[in-house]
Amino acid sequence: MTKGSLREKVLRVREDAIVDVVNRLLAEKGYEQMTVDEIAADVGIAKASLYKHFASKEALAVAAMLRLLERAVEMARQLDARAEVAPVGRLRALLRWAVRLQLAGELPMLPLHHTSLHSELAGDAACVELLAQLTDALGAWVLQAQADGQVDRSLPVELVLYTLYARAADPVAGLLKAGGVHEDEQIVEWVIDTCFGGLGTRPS
Amino acid sequence: MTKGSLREKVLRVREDAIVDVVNRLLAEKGYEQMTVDEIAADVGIAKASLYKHFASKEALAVAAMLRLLERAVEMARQLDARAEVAPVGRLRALLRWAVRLQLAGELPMLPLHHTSLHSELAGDAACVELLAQLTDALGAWVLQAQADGQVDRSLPVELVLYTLYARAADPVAGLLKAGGVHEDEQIVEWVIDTCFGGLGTRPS
DNA sequence: GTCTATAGCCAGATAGAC
DNA sequence: GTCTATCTGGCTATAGAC
Repeated sequence: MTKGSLREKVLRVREDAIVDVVNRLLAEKGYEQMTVDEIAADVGIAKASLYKHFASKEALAVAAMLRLLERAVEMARQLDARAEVAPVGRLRALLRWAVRLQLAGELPMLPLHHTSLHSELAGDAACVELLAQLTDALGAWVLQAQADGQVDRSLPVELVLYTLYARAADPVAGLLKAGGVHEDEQIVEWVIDTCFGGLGTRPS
Repeated sequence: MTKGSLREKVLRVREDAIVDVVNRLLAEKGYEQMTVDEIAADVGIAKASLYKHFASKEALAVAAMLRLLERAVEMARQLDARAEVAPVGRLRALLRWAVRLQLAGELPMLPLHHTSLHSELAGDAACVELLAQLTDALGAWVLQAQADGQVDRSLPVELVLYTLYARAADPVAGLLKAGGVHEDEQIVEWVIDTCFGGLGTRPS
């Protein structure tokens, strides 16, 4: 980043603030219910100014997902450096990070079947690259965990990965939080434990 | 139903056809992506005619959920009559029914955080009543399964129920089906087994 | 790059004839 | 109750002055 002129730094900060708002709104109400007017109002700028930074509402959503992926890959990198943590422990740690994010209202969520949005994401090279990195890292952990006997060997790796991604956005966490009875950390541990251990009784 | 005149029967059949289409579209593309124009076109009637049967798009969605609940309660009733099936087996059977429905493209899905839709559902007495019945039946099974040592006693009943509802709509099933590699029945069993047994290795 | 004002479009809902 | 034609509101996106 040798182009760190003041002007560009201010731009980055502004765009970061925008993505912050998009991130929060995507977590709160989802893509369709989020309006560009609301984003602009929350950021505190005019709607037209938003479009000077991002070409479309879809581009805004992509930016939010991109930042999420960057952070997830960074988390995975840090966990890879900790040799004392077993592969299954790394999987649990990454899921824990994501569920905490969700409960904090900071996990952006997109509709799974929105075709034009899906194309936009698939067309973004950075997104595709980061997702590939994340999948590679997690896939390796799953294989090791299966070799260790910590994850069921009969399950295909893709099933395990899909399940982990799905549990990161598990509605169960939000429903329990909405109940207001339990502590956030208790909810997080339940989601993780039932993901890896299931609902059934296991030998303690 | 003493009012079974021919005229009313025709009406019921027509409305059933409408709900069929709504059901399929809700399963395919979700509430927001489903348009009233598309519903009318698929049913083969004019949009204005739809509004003679249902007051709004939200009312259409409620009708679809109502029918789903009716069928779920009926399934629960049938399972309750089968004394030879253990409580945990009943829970698994009901989940199996729902996941099969999802893979067949017949499980209507609504956005969890859509406030006006949520009010509409909560305001429908029949919906509330059926959901209460279903929750009572499933709650009793969970308690029995916990007493049997088949479901973890440390988990609150609400967590188990939320998890079961969430797994019925688990995106993992659809993602695996989209992969095209595995048979539907294999996917169903994986979803159920990982729901109750988790991803981890268990003593076979 | 920021704003105000507005274009353009789409989807939910309705009017009114038959 | 069904239709065609239309209204209406809200939302994405843009024009154009500063």
